This record gives sequence, structure tokens and C-alpha cells, in this order.
Amino acid sequence: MPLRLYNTLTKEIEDFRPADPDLVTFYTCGPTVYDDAHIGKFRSFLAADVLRRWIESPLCEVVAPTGDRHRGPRRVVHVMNITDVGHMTDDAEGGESGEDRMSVAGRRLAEAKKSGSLPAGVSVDPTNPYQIAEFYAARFVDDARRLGLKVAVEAKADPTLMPRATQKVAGMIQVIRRLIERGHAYAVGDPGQQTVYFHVPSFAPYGRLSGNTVDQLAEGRGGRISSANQAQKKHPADFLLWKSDASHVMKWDSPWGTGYPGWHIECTVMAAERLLRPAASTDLKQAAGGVGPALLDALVHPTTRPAIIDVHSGGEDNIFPHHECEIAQSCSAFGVDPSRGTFARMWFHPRFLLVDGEKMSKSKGNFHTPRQLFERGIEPAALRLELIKTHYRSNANFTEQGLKDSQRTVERWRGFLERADAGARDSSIDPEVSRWFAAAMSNDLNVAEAIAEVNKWISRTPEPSRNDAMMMRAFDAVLGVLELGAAASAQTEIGIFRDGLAPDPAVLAKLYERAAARAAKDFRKSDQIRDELARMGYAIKDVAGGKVEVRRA
RNA sequence: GGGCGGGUGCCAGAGUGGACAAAUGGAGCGGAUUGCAAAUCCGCUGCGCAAGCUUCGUGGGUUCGAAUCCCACCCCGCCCUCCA
Repeated sequence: MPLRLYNTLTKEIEDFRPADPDLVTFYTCGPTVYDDAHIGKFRSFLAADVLRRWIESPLCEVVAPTGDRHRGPRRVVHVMNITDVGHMTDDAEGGESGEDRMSVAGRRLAEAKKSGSLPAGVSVDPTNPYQIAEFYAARFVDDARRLGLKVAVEAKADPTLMPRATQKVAGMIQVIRRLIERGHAYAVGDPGQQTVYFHVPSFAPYGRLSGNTVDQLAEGRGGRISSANQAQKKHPADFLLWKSDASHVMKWDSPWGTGYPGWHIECTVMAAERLLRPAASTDLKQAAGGVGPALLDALVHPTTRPAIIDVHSGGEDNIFPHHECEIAQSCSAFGVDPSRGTFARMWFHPRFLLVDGEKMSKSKGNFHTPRQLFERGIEPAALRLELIKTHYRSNANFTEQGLKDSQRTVERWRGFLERADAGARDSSIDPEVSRWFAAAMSNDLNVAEAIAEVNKWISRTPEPSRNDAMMMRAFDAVLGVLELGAAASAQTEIGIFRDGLAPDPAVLAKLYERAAARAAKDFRKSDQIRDELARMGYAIKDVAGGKVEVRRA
């Protein structure tokens, strides 16, 4: 059964039909870097990651342009941008009178520096927005790698897969210029300090993605527009492409004045530059190189090949206005037939994560970042599983209990894989499981059902073979859980310390004391010691070989 | 006011016309194993001894038959243009 996905654009579950099934192009709207990304953002990025892994899987079938089934494996070029441009904090005032978020981050960093809470070896100048952005970007990439976000791993060798907005401003100017030439955009204001707007009525399909029509959108309902800006526009729905503002924290020169680019244009440029190919070119197979800035020139001139990428993803808050605007400006700049009305074949939008049934927010105290959880000894594999195990199109609920469940599942799977690796060599494999797994994944990425199939298979396979190990690895290549490995464990003569715990002399002393008590069959005392350890925050467990496994309680 | 996605058992979470009293995992109960734990394995966990009866946000409807389709309503989440 070929892969079917819910397409935000059509509001239907439909066959995924990439232009070239051998090489799928995938763009994800990445994070802003004023602060550490929280688990909600990671849930969204991980859903995209699971999708790209599934498309790559040998088990995945898609419908080719010919209508035939195309069997995996296949390659995916996945690009995730990093938005490192500063923006304003004050939403209510239309985003232009508040404080720049990068400045806020700078203040926070300066305080951290003063109080000595910055990690050792980090040097960052809190007054330099580029350094602040780089500081948080590096932390994001680090978290992303620990959670197995493939694009972040690949970007090590090919940084073009995670482009930075600040480095693509020239391309943005190029595209804006083209939009003006084509009559889709206009500049207002005095020469040298102009503002450029995209003219929404020039793109008829505007509104298709979000389900809105221009006149249904209640102007100002979101409380984020300013009347001064609205007065300048030809149409209330017109959106910003370039703002001249020499006082902005990050600014660039442009034909319209020194300032900064609009909020949607960066994704158009970064997606196009890395994922589209000029009409004449068929060599996108050279994926590592990408097509680069030169491509933009080719794209902004008429092409015969539709400038459309295969999948575009982002959090549900991106649907409107961000992706709606991105479609409008991309199609208009690259000459995509407006009747297609899209820049990507498939629009994929995971829903927000709730924590304990409520919205996550700093004021509620239910705000988590991966690194906070890792510090508590939560292992990345468990967090990853917890964040991917619910269907991407419903609001998952993150709880401590769920995290524990996931941890246990990870351990059970690990045990299975270990037994399988040590199992018989030439056993046949279960004929059903990969079919069911594939059916679940292809059914709008039903990860929960796929996980259930894996669990059932494990239960009915008490003596797994090497072939089962291969099968498990094929599943895990998609889920990306076991490949993250176990938390470091330290061994001593008597103890195995899990969860990244270091052998503590006080704990070791108790373990020896308990071993002696047990040898003397003084079980009262041995139980007492276990209780003491529990009070100290350690859970222990006797394992084979007379050793004791120590975990965080 | 409008657009979009959800609402399933103690919890998490699949199921989208019959094979559903409802997958899978957790939690609980009973048993095997263990000095005891932990882990693992087996059984049970809506009501009823049973035939059977009542469940899938609420209320109607369609159908021989609905968690699944239609209508209305309620609740949660995201968005309504410069939030990155």
C-alpha cells in the first residue's frame, strides 16, 4: 500500500506523489534561535523526521508520476532552516514597536554570564546578535542530534541542509526585486527608506492552504497588526517583504533602504535555493552540492518545470500566515501556474503538544526543554519515543507517566534486539510484521499503530533470530529510537550505573555492605540498605553475575 | 465572527459502517519466578453465573447494523498578516 498523507492544502488524505520518487525534496520550517527550543517544537520536528525516514525506508512504497508503485529505498533531501534574524517581542503592537527578541536574549545571556551559569568553555558576547544566534543555534543542533533528527546529523557534513536566514538576505532581495518587476509587490515610502509589500490580490489562490478567503479573514482579529502599517498598504491583506529600519538590531542594505527582510521570504529563498532545480537541469541527484544561489537566477526566469518541492512541513501555527504567504510569493516569483496554487505538493503540519493536558507555558511551570530533561537523566531514546508515539495530527499529551512508559518500551525493545543479535542465524522471519508496520506507517503516518505491531511481534517472538534483528533495525531506522543508544553506564566491580550516573563512593559502600548482608542471609539489613538508597534517590536491582544495577529513582 | 485539527476505557493512545466490550503500552489484581524487590512470563481488569445488557464529548437522525455516516450543540488546541 502506497504512502498516503493528510495534505493541509487539499484537506484530504491523498497519495504522496513526488516528482521524482528516487529523490524526494523536503523542507521544514526550522527554529528561531533566541532561546533553547522546547519539547513542543521538537515534537513537530521529530514528526517531520519520522516522515522523511519513512519515505527513505525500503519498506515504503509511493506512487510514481507514471502512476506505478515505486518501492523504496529512496533518497530524501531534507532541508531545515534556522531563523537567526532578530524579531520583535511585542506582538500586540504589530511587531514593530516592541523590543527585538535578540536583545532580550542578549540580556538573558548577559545575566547568565554574570551569575556564572553559562556552561564552561562558552564565550559569547551578549551584545552581539550574531553571536547570540550562533550560541542558541549550536545548542539547537546539539539537542537535535541527540534526539536523532537526521537533518541535523547530515548537516555536519553538508551545512547547506541547515541554512541560516542571515546568510541568505541577498537571495531574498533578488526574489523581492523579481516580485516587484512582475507586479506582485510594491514599495511605499520615501526613497532610501521604503517598505515593500506583497500585493495579495495579485495571487488568486491566496487562502487555499488555511481554508480562509481574503474577505473572511477578519482584519486585526489576531491583534497583531498596527494601523500605521495598514494605512500604507494597497490592500489590508498585503504582507511585508522588506522593511527599511536602520535602527533594527540586525540590518542589511537593499535597494529600498537599510533594514530587514519580511518574515516569510526567507523560507521561499532557502527552499528554492537548495531544493529546486532549473528547467534544464536533471542533476539534482548531486544532492550534496545542491543548486546554490545561482539557481535563483534561473528560477526567477521562466522555466518549463514547475518550481514545486515535494513536502513542506512546519508547526500548525505556520499554516497561516506564514505558509500561505510563502506559497503566494514563491509561486509569483518562480512563475508557477497559479491554478496549481502551491509551492509544495504536500503540506504537513503536526499539531501542538500539551503538557499534563494544558498548553505548555513558562508561567504554568510545565515548560520543558530536551536538555533540562536530559539533565534529569531522561535518555534521548525515551524522549524521542514519547514525542513521536502519538499521531502527528492530534494534540499529544506529554506526561511524566508517559515518559516512564516510553523508557520501559525502549528497554524492552533493546532487550529484544540483544537477544536477536545473539539468536539463531538462519531462522525465517515473521511474514506479517513488516506488512503491518508498512500499512500503519503508510496510513497517514500512524506511528502508534506501527509501534503496536512491533510490540505484538516482539511478544510472539520469544526466541528472535538474526533475521529478526535485521527486521527490528529496519523498523528502528524509521522510528529512530534504538539507534540513539543507551545512556552511558559506568561499571565497577559491584555496580552498573545507568542513566549517566557516576559511581558514588557512598553508594558503592552501601552496595558492598548490602552484598555482605545478603551473603550472611541478613535480609532485614539488606532491605534496609535498599530503602536507604531509595531515600538517597537511587533505585537498585540485582542482576546476573552478582552485580547491582543502579538507576535514578 | 470566521478557518483548520482533535475529543475513545483508570492513564497514554490506535480504531473511522459488521470480524469491537474496542489494538498496543502503562497502571491495578491473581499466578509462576525471586530471600524480598526489580525484570521476565501466564491469566484477569464495563455490568452479569450465564443468555444477555450498557459504553467510545452531548443530543437527535440514517442503516438490518455506528466509536465509525449525517445534523445540531459542547469542550480542547492552532490561526485570522506581520507571531520566527
